[in-house]
Amino acid sequence: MGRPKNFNRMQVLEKALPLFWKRGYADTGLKDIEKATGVNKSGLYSEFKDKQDLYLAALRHYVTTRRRDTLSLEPQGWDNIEAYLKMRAASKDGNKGCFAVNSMREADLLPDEAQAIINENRNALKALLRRNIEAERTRLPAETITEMLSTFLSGLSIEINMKVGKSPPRKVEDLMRVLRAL
Amino acid sequence: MGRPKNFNRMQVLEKALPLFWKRGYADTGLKDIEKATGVNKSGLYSEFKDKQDLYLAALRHYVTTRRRDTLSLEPQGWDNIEAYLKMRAASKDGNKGCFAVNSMREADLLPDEAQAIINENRNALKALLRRNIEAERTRLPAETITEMLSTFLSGLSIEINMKVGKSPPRKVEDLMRVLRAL
DNA sequence: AACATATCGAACTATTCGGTTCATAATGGT
DNA sequence: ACCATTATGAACCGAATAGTTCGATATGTT
Repeated sequence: MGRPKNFNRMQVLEKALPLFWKRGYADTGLKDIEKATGVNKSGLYSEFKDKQDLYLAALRHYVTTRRRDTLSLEPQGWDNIEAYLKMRAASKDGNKGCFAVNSMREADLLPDEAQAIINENRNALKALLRRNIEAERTRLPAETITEMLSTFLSGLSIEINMKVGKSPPRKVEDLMRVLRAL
Repeated sequence: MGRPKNFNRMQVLEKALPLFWKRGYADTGLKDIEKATGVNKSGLYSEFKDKQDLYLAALRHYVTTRRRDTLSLEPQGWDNIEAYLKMRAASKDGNKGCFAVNSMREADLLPDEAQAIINENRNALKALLRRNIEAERTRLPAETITEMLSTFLSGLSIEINMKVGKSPPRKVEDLMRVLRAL
């Protein structure tokens, strides 16, 4: 029944993702994607409509595969949040920060669908954070704290791109002191 | 004594800045800069070494011209910070967020000098913020709060690029409630 | 063996890119 | 009038861009 394909969509996305992650949409060329994925341009075009389609697919793949297990652990509370933040602050692989946050920078040269994906993802994260916050005794409304924390996280993700400045883990420690004081 | 030049460096930077601000380094072409500044490519290259040099000059110009008067008003305190944040949250002109924060995204494809500029600027801002925080009675160290606030600001700047989500002014209000509770 | 599918590289188009050079015109002061 | 300085636009370069097509080849199933 014909020759079987030896790459699947997910493998390609998995390898193309770090490129877009590190260099953004505008500065990532098809040549780079070819090299990184090992798939010929012809093959890429057989799977994706064009570069934008590929980027969107990578973004979609990113938001659907990121694990946030730590935020679902019981008991809910600050410790979960701290663990999650520290995990985020330590760029495990070469990828720094959050791909979705990085994408915000290029939001207005990307299709609206990109913004929709980013927001959906952000809201899901906020919901998880909020549950953990609500489990704690706080003087301020969980909504307020969640909103602050979410924006802080965006800041953390973007600042990770810098070489200097206070280290992300230290920033997280500072933030946790703030949170526990609320 | 020869024909006088009818553009000066600062005017050019003033007009090129919004381009880099909105679309970033990689996605801004010399063609765009020509059109925006009204200065011929030849003229640009007589004033700047290359595109990167122009970008650096724009970044330098940005950080040296941004006014932060509100943070220096007496008496120092939360009100100053709130006024400053609200000013930042309301993108007065077409420019959204902070150019320096946007630049972080492209940090590793820019010369190290760019990072140096951004950091210097960031430290200056932190110092101003900190003075206002120290003027208040807080339970947490001013250093801790400053660090948190600074990262929050980065987040705010990057999230402004999004169309949806909670409006920046609302986010600022949430943050101020947090700050005043510290 | 016959057939169906997939892979790959190459070729191709048309455009744009950053960057350089130069000749010409414009505009001032002396 | 002469000269110095600047502005301008066009030509040009080599390289790279996104995107498309096609044919040769490989690899499976039946």
